[in-house]
Amino acid sequence: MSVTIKDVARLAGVSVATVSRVMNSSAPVTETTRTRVLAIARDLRFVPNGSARALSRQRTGALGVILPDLYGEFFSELLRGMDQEAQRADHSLLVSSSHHDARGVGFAVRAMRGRVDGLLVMAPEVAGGMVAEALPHGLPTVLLNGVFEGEALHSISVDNFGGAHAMTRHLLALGHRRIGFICGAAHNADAKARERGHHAALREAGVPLDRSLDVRGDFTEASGWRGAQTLTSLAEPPSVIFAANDAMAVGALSYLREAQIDVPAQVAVVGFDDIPVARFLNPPLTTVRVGVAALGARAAALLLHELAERSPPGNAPHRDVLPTELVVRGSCGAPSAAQTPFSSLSLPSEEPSQ
Amino acid sequence: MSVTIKDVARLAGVSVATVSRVMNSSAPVTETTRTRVLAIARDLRFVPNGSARALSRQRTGALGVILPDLYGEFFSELLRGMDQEAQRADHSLLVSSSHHDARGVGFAVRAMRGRVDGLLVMAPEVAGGMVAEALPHGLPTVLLNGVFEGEALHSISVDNFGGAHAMTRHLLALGHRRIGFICGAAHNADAKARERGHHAALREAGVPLDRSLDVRGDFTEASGWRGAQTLTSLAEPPSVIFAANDAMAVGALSYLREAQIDVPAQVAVVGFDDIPVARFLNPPLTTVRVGVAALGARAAALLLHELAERSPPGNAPHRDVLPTELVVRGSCGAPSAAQTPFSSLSLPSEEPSQ
DNA sequence: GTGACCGATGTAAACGTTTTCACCGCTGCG
DNA sequence: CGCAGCGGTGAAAACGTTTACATCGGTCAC
Repeated sequence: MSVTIKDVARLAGVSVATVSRVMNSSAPVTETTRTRVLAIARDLRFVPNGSARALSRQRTGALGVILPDLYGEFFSELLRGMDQEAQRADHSLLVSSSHHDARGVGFAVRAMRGRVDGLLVMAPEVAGGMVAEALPHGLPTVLLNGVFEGEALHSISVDNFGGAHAMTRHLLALGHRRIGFICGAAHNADAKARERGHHAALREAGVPLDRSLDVRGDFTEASGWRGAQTLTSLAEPPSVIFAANDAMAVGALSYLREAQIDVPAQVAVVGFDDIPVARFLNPPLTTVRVGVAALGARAAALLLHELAERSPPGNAPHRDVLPTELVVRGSCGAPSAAQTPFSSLSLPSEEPSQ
Repeated sequence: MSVTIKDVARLAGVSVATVSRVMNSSAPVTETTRTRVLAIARDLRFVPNGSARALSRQRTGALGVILPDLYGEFFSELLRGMDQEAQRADHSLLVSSSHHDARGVGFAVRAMRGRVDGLLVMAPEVAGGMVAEALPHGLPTVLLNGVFEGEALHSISVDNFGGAHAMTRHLLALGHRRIGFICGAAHNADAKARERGHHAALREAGVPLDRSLDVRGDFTEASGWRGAQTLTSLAEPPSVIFAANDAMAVGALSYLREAQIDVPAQVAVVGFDDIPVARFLNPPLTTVRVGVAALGARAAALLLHELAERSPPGNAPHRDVLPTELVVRGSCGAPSAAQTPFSSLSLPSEEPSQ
């Protein structure tokens, strides 16, 4: 079918070993044979077969990525960070998404055995234990924003609690006392941590909890839209809406505009994640910077490092928690709110094209 | 190191062939040996090695995806569509991005040889010929939004010309005569086609071209921001800004809000792509629906079909052009503008989570 | 002058599957 | 009764690489 190393060897009058050495510069070869082999390889358009290569050396040059979903800027940023880091180590990404429950994740994990050198797993609705169980033995894995229970897996996550805590303190400092909160999905670990951070800050400030101010969402724009509708229809509506992620804040802003409720004058809105579009919203969204791309990059880097070292496999699992940062823009009504998307922050330096 | 089919065979007291048959149900096996093998495989947590499997059958079960970038909702939607379609055929996606020029694409293509069954290549800044040249012989490939010159590659693209043409006609019908246009990058094929469609509609309407109304962008929010700034500072500013993609429209909206220029009263804004966030913008963005996810899905489906058939390899290349659709929302100032993001359109039916 | 080492090459054994072929014992048909 | 066909199995040959080991001239040091 397609041209193999044997074809090249035959035409160049050398053994396959020599061709291999030329292609990988893995051992000295005379200059003359080197150029001859190279010329023939080029003529034949020979490209080594990845599967065979992976089988022979015990390395595939790919990282498996397992995600719950691909919808929205959050995941695209995450992937971007991972890809960037992987590429610098000459690896590529084998992506598989739409794995919410333990069964789905297990299936995806198995499908990747022997096709990747390591795994990056994001499964905020699945306990870490379930993931560890599905894992083929000895496959290096980094868990992103997972639920931990003393698992021996590397993991890296975001300081959801701290970020939400800081945001709520900020809102309290601005004088808000009734804060509407649009949560994420019930079983989502990120969502729960953000809710806890919010509640903790309220408690510490002595503000009584009002359960009617907490409405459930699912991290989609649509659920943010509905959440804002619910909250503003309350007999005693909140003076600010804190959406547990930016996508829901986008939805909330959309509803409020529609209902002709001025933001931030009548009700303020804040989000969480700082996805790229946040600073361009109208008004620019006050949010908690997570550095989604950085999160992905960090996870990939950690995995690649582990692969490079191949240190005592059972050594202490790395457990990183990335700090978050409050980003104050116009939507919360703070007087100091930055005026232009370019003022306080540099824009992404990449040069996107479509 | 890790457990192989031989281990299972040995412990089950059968040959590797039988184990293989059990795992793949590729041939009849006695029920008793079947259950025994299965039990042992489970105990040992045996998972067949993907590379070996791929080498043996000549099929990897993966689709290669080569993209210029990963920044923004456009690509996340594209990937989502591809992944959806691939998954239904039990395939996964090997993704590699940041390949703008011919050299980068060639490199990425080579890196995938033998690791994927086919290729989905999006390279709007690279001529189709360059891509075809880099391709290992016989690797089925679908080109997305490419530049064609009679290449024998399957390709699928969006009716950029028609979409832009329809949008400009819409704007003309609304009474606009001075239309500011923020283009995409100079060498980008999509960008050029959209610009041509816009100009053609102007010409047909007898509106003289004013080159000062065309400013160059690069499909990023930042360039849209700057474009709006340039256009509104003209001695004779336009009454509407047509951004060649939604990301730039987002940037433009952000600038206009900042400059306290009312949209659509003082200047209208329209975009292109209809990325998910468009309907949630403030005001909701009038744009051209491309169905980005559908584009990705269609491309993947085409590739998978080709793989399943394995028809006469050199048969006529498929060349699809996806229709576009004008989506009128509030940002263009049309009286009939839809009032809620939910009114005319169903929301994405997926259930994202983070 | 001889042994040691080195550069350049070839041979062949991995790597972990799938799959062809062959074989064995049946059953059923002519 | 002979033989075709079939269910069930194993041995071994692919699949296309990499790499350990062997070989063979040389050159250099002693």
